[in-house]
Amino acid sequence: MEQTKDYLSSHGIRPSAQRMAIMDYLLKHKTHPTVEEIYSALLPSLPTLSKTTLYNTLKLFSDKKVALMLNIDEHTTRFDGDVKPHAHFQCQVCGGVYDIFEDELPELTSLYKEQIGELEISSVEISYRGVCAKCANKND
Amino acid sequence: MEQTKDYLSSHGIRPSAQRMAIMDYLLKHKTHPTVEEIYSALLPSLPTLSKTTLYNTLKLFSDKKVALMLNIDEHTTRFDGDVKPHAHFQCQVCGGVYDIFEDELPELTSLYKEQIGELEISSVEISYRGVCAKCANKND
DNA sequence: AAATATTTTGTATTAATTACAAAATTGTAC
DNA sequence: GTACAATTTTGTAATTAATACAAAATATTT
Repeated sequence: MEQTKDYLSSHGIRPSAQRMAIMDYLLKHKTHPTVEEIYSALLPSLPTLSKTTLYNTLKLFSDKKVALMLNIDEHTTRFDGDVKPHAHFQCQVCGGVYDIFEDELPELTSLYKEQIGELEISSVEISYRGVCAKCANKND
Repeated sequence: MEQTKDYLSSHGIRPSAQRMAIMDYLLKHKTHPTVEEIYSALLPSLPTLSKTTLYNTLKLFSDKKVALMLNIDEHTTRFDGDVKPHAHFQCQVCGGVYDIFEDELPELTSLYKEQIGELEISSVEISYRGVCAKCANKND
């Protein structure tokens, strides 16, 4: 938790109790949670937490590059405390979102260019969709 | 318009007047339009068109692979009648969405794999975000 | 033409997100 | 340490994209 404080500070984010709890949650739960999921999980320990704070904080984290906003789920935004370059996969049956790292996808890094033609690139989101192994094996 | 009819039929979509008009619009406007934009554009020629029909039809087109649902815009879903493999870029200043084709991105094709590990891939969406040349030059 | 299936439509609802201003907290100046 | 200022948090209300649903319209089959 102390390291979370430093992590936020070093990225220009003043470490309030709420912000530390939210960052901590993202760092410990790499499940690409929704706002609802984060809110429910934190409510027991932060009973006054408001959704507005959560939305504001996640936006701040995204701006300051300590979290990724994922648009892979068509119903809602998901968040990821892991900001290293990687791709995501969502199972269209169970809805689960999984990481795909470079060792499975060697071409990935080269896609994180700073410029393409005349366009200045600030971020890249790579989203795969399909059916996960667990769900595929259910119809056997 | 006759070719649009055949295009839909050959993809297992019964070509109603509404469906042809919507498909036609997507094929002629490669601007990655929102539901609102398609609706406003078609209303003069299809005055009874309902939003529900539009949503249903675009979902059908996506399922039948004659259109792409794009999640690049955090506010709303956008649609693309061009189903050839390509990536997209959204300018965070003006909101415009642009195509990025393979000649600018040689590694792209290899990302369209059918399988990664145990995951069956059915689609890939690659979204770049940043600032377009036009918007970047405004602050000069 | 009657019966059936499909498509379209309009209304009502849901649910994610944002706007906004008051309250609380934190930091700074004296 | 108290007063003042800035920041953060909170709750409520509003917005808006998207969906549910059943009736109406259209197309297809018998």
